[in-house]
Amino acid sequence: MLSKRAKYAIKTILYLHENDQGLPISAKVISEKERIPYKFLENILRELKTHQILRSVRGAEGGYILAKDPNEITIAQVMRVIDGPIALIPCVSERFYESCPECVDEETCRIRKLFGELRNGMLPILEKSVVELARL
Amino acid sequence: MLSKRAKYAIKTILYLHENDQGLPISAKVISEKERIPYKFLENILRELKTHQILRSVRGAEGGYILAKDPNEITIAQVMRVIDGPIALIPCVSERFYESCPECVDEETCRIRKLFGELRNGMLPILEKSVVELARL
DNA sequence: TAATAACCCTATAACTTTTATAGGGTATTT
DNA sequence: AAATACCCTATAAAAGTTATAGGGTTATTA
Repeated sequence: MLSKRAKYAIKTILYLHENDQGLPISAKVISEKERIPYKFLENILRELKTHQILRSVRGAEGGYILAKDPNEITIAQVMRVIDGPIALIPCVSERFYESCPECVDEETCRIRKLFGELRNGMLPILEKSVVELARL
Repeated sequence: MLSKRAKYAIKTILYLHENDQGLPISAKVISEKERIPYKFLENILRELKTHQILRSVRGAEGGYILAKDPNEITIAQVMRVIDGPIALIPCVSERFYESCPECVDEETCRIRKLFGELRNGMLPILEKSVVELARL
């Protein structure tokens, strides 16, 4: 399941993209418009900033803005930052690889093969950019 | 993420299929061979039985056996029984549908569209039968 | 330059889900 | 009748999710 954090994160970048006028948008506005608890949102925003998906502008009239071309920001990136691996088991994850404690031979594990296929099927769908998401 | 319950369940049906000699296999044997905590496994077995994926034979020399043609048992079925929906958000689930509490208009929700596509991409991969899984 | 708006950070609490474990009961075979 | 194995409920330990609290820092603008 997608966590609420991740859902809020996706809503946030989509909102920032669709309301982009070159000016930052405050956490308060995002919180109200997208109905995300303010303090919870702050936490998510910081994480997106740390990973260079957003950048922030401090002071009055400050806020958040996409850190790069929205064509370069994908849903998969956002999900990885917030929830971790796209893959449903860690032994087939590219960026969050972990071996299964009980696994005897990873190369011949059929479950691994199946969920590897699954990951490979999921990825292209989730690699849509914010721009593409906005057009769905 | 796939739960351990679901992983154990998949391992169980794969084990039962590959060691099928027309005789039931005891929970104890499955537990030892697949290294699944016995009491935890019992719980999973009961759930698979309730949903007609396995049937059980009581008494000495009893145990569990696949309830139907292994070509008819899919990984998606097992996952649904144990973990619930395949979809990553409930509003695009076929069998476990739930609306999102905060959603204003489901028809125009882009997140819903994206995760609908994702579900549709995942399903054919997870609809492999136990027989197909064994051959991977 | 003071007030204000907005970001920044750590800790922790409430809640839910996952992962078991305990302890006994019931049915069937040998 | 004893042994084997399934059946069932309750509960606990651990982990993860979803926030909330409370204060600190930075920058703008009146």
